[in-house]
Order: sequence, then C-alpha cells, then structure tokens
Amino acid sequence: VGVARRATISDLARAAAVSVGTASNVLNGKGRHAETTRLRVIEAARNLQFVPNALIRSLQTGTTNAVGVFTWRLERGDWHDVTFDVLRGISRGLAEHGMDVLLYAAHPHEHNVEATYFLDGRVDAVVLAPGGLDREGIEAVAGAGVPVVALYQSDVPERVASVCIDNRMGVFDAMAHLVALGHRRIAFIGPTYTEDFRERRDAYGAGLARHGLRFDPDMCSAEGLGTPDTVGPELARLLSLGRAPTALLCANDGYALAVLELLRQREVAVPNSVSVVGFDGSAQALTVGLSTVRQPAEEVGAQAAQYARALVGGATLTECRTTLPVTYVAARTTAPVGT
Amino acid sequence: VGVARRATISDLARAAAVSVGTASNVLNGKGRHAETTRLRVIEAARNLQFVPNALIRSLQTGTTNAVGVFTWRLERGDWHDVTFDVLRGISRGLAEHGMDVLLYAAHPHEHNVEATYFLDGRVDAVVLAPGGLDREGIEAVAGAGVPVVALYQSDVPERVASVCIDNRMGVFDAMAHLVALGHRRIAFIGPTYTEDFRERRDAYGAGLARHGLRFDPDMCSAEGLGTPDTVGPELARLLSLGRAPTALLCANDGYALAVLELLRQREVAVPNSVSVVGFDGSAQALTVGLSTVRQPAEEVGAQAAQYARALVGGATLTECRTTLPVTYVAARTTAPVGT
DNA sequence: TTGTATGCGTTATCAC
DNA sequence: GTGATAACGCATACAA
Repeated sequence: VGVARRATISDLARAAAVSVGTASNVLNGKGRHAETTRLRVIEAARNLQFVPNALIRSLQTGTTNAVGVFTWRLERGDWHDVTFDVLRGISRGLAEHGMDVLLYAAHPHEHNVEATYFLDGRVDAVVLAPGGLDREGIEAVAGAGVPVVALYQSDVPERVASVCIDNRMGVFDAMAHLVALGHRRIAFIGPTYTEDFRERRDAYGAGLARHGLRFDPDMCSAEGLGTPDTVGPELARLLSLGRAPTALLCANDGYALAVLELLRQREVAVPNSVSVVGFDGSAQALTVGLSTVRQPAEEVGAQAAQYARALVGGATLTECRTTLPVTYVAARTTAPVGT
Repeated sequence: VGVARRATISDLARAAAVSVGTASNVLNGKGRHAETTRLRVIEAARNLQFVPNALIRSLQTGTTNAVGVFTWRLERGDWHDVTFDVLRGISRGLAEHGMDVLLYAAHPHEHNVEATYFLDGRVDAVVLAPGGLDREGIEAVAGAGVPVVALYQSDVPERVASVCIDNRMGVFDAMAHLVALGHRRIAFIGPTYTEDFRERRDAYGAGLARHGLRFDPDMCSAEGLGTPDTVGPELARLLSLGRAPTALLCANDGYALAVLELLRQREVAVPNSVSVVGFDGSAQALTVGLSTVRQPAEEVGAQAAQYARALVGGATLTECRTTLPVTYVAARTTAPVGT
C-alpha cells in the first residue's frame, strides 16, 4: 500500500509561491486575484494532485455535505421490500446537489441503534427508517440540532420532517377492485408491527364497511403474525374456514409472495380459485405479475432528501411533512370471483 | 431546528474538574486513572451528553472508520441484480467492526466518477463496483495510499484487492444440466460490456466444446446487445431460426426474466417448449422459480469488507484476491427437451 | 491583491 | 495519575 502522504494546502502554497490564505481563496473562488497568481495556484494544484481534506473542510465550514441514512436492515424480502428503492431515491436526490450518503451500519442482533450515532458531526442531517430509533431517540437527535426526516412514520415530534404514503387510499382502491370483481369474502393477512401495517389493516376494516361488508375476525390476521416465512399456518387456517375467503389482501408484497408460493404448493389456482393482492409494488411483485398497490418508494426517498436539504439550509418548515399517493395496479393474481 | 451547541471535551473537562488530556484518556480507556477521577469524567459526559466530534477525531487518529462504496447505480433490475446483496454484505462485514459505509452518490448521466472523490480523507478504503472508475482511476486512488477493493474485476493493478465469482463454473454447471436434459441447441443471450458478461459468454463457448457441441454464431448474441428491456428482437431472431434453440442460457437474471416475460406474451411454454436459465440468483429469480446460477453476492460484499479492513490494517497482502464459487440451482424453467 | 494569524476539538507527547 | 501543549489542515478575518 502506497504511503504517499497527500499534499496539503501548505505544500500547494509553497509550490505556487503564495500564502495558504491566497491558495485557499483561489481554490474556493473567493476574493479577486491576479490572473498569474490564480494560474500558478491552479497549476500547482494539478501537479500536486491536491485534494482538500474533506474532514477539516467540514470542520471549518460547519457542513459535511453528507446525510446519514439509517435503514433498519438491508434484508432481502423482509418487512420492507422497497428499502433499496427508497435508498436510491435518497441517494439520487442528494447527488443532484453533490451530497453523499453515510449509511449507518445497523444489523439485527448485532447492534442497537443509538441516537449518539448521528451526533458525532459526520452528517448534516439524518433520514430514519422506522423501527430503529424510538420517539425518545428521535427527539434526542433533533434536539441536538441535527435535522431529522422520518420515513413511514407520521407520529413524530414537532420539528421532525416525515414522508409517508397513503396506505388507506391503496387499500381502498384494491378493495374496490376486488368488490367490483364480485368478491365478498375478502381476508386480510398481515402483521401489525409497523405503522404502515397497522394503517393497512385498519383501512381494511374501514374498506369492508364502505362496501357494506361485515368485519369477521376470522378473516383478519391476529396481532401475533410474524414474518412472511411463517405465514403458512395463517393461510391454512383461512383456507379451512367454512366459508373460505375468495380474495386475500396482504399487508405487503412479501406476505403476498409467500402466500402465492404456498398456494402453488397446495395447487390452489390463482387467480381462478382465489385472488391475491399485495402492497408496495416491489420488484418481485412486478416480475410475477402480482396485483398490488404500488408505492412511490423512490419518490419517498427523493422527498426525504429534499426535506433534509431544506432543513439543513435552515428552512424552518413547520410543514415539512407529506403523504404521497399510491397506485393500485391490477395484474395477474386477481380475477372475478368463481371463475 | 435547535441550535444547541454540542458539548466539547473542554466543557467536559471543566465540568469534571480535570484536564482535557485526562478526559480524553479516560473516555478512550488509555492509561491508568484514579477511580474517582474516572467516575467524575463518565458522570460529566453523561450529564453533558458528550459525543466526541468524529471529524476531528479522525483528523487526529488518521482513521475514519468508514469505507467508501461506489456502486455504479442502484438501479432496479439493470445490469446487476445483486447490487444490494453486495451492499448488504459490505455493510454487515463492516458493522461487525464498528465501521460504516459512505455511499458515494453516482447516478448515470448526472455525474462522472473521479478518483478524487475517494481522496478527500473521508474514508479509510474504497470498494469499487465495475464500470465506475477505469484502470487509470483505480491506480490513482490506490497510488494515493487509499486501499482499493475491486468487485467483479480480476484485471486490476498490483496492489488492488479483488473479489470475483467463478462465472466459468456457473456456466459449465448450467450447461451440464441442460445437456443432461437432452438439450443440444443451446443459445446464449447476453451483452459483453462487463467482465462477468464476457466471461460467461466465453464459458458458453467452452462449454459447448466440452460436450462436443458445435459453436453456432447464430445461437449467440452479438456484441451490440443492450439492456434487458431491448432483448425482444434478439429473442425473436433466435425463435425464427430454422433450427431454433431448445434452451436459452442468459447472461444474467435480468435478461432471463425479460425473456420469460416475452415468451409468456408469445405464449411459448416454459419449460415445456423451451428451457430458460439465468445467472446471479436475484430475488426475482428465486421468486419466479427461474433456474439460475446463484452467486454468493452477500459473501462477495463481506469478503470485500474484510479485505478493506485488512488493507487498512496495513496487511500488505499481495494475495488479497479471491474468486468465489457459485451454485447452479435448477428450478421450474428447465425441463427435458421436447416435453 | 496578498500574507499572517487564529481557531476549530481532539489525540498524542511529554513533563510533572 | 494528571496536566499542559503541540499538532492535525483548512478557512476566515484582518493586517499589510
């Protein structure tokens, strides 16, 4: 490994026969300078391959040009299928303004997330996916003067920005479609351990009422449902009901895909025997033609990036919150009842 | 936004009635200290919610505890379906040692990647996905004393680490399976714009020879093939051949999935009329039951993380290179010929 | 227009 | 065991 000490601005100044102050000013385009001086500095910088130390620069300017991003996990197919789409949105939204992402390492059972992670001055703001920091932790970060953008959480402290999606709208649209297809026995499969999941389940209840359908506890997952890979017993229970559901509304694509796989193993025809609907519009969902509610995950990230920048810029937006619309897209896992 | 100035170590030292040096030592567990002193410092740190400034800390210690990761894009379903798996592997491998990931923002048509990105002192090492930095750029980074780990590139400068996968093995295994199923007319669909793609295509040629099959240029994509969404004409061409292929070996899952979708639209039965094989083992591939070669993407990332740490630690491994094995997994898109 | 001096917050090196 | 002080590399305010 080469140990070539990188050139500092003093090296540069010496080489260009100017003072460090002048060198700094020229490089940052501040003040006026004799053309010859300017050229000498530029030339020397090229020769020395001078790259200013970002750390010290940040220390000086008070800005790091980086946003911390915490995503609870980068798991594949777990509770949140669109994590990476969100990440891309954030990254892109920041890239347009020359900012980078500091991805905080946090993996289950390995580290607890602490507010202090985000207070060491490395980032100008943080974007938080749900599940990592509790309300107290969020308060601590925001209270320390680090702007916070919360994702998929509407119940956040006063000064915290948030970007959510319209779960209610998505569920309503999906249910309207199912009802239009003649479905009356619509079941809901999903857990309750995030705000999104809870909203979707609540919307399911409200959706039934909208169409004059009765809520049947048997047709709705109880609190304890785990991750998609443990959905087997729940599905078995539903299928064994006297009046089994003709449509399965799932809390997200992960559950829907797990359900599809189980149905395939049981040789239950989809969508002919039973319709299945997901939520999120994950890549896998699109690939298999799952009818699902597409959420604008990349936009969620982009919006978060914009809020982060705005807050850093001092914009004391009291209203830096938004709920983005979703789009139900019928594909190949929904059909008229009894076909 | 709160502007609460964060407590510095001098504040802490004053509060604890010790010198900054002692405070620093206590916090970092260096040297021996009277128990009372230690407790005073700890207590004061708690009260003041002291968090050391990571920038200055890095300035002092010369280490940032962060690794820069450059992934050409975070695109969905583009050339590299496993980007996120790799990212997870890197993140995880670093997290175990308390290190974070600085994700460099680089999106197509928005920014060119320059070696200087990685030379501003923000990271201890960098991991580079292919396509971003050319050989000269990599040399520049490594030459400046920043350890580099290249992914999916074996042709790298002397001091650069690299993590690759055994493309040849994967293609051979897949072809052996196809041949065992009775296939003789096996076509290859894929581009050549990455080393992996080229290796896979070359292995296809070698694989044919292995089984005593003749290489037919008509059965192999020409150089110019674009992204998966433009694979239509190529597939049409293959299907219209006098002796059309009975099996399609695709350069990666993205192409394979695109092919599957097109075949579905054309109502060509898979695997009964034609078998399809992908490469990479992406989430989508697993979901649809694509027969594919699974590459250990997360391990690739984890290995890269380990190399990065080793190089940072001064380990002058001349041999910090590896080629990880892959596993062909037959699923639901391959069947005996003519069924 | 250019140069000089100060300070950022921390760690490391040395006296005490 | 503890404390003073230098040094890290840069931007900035101010003097020349």
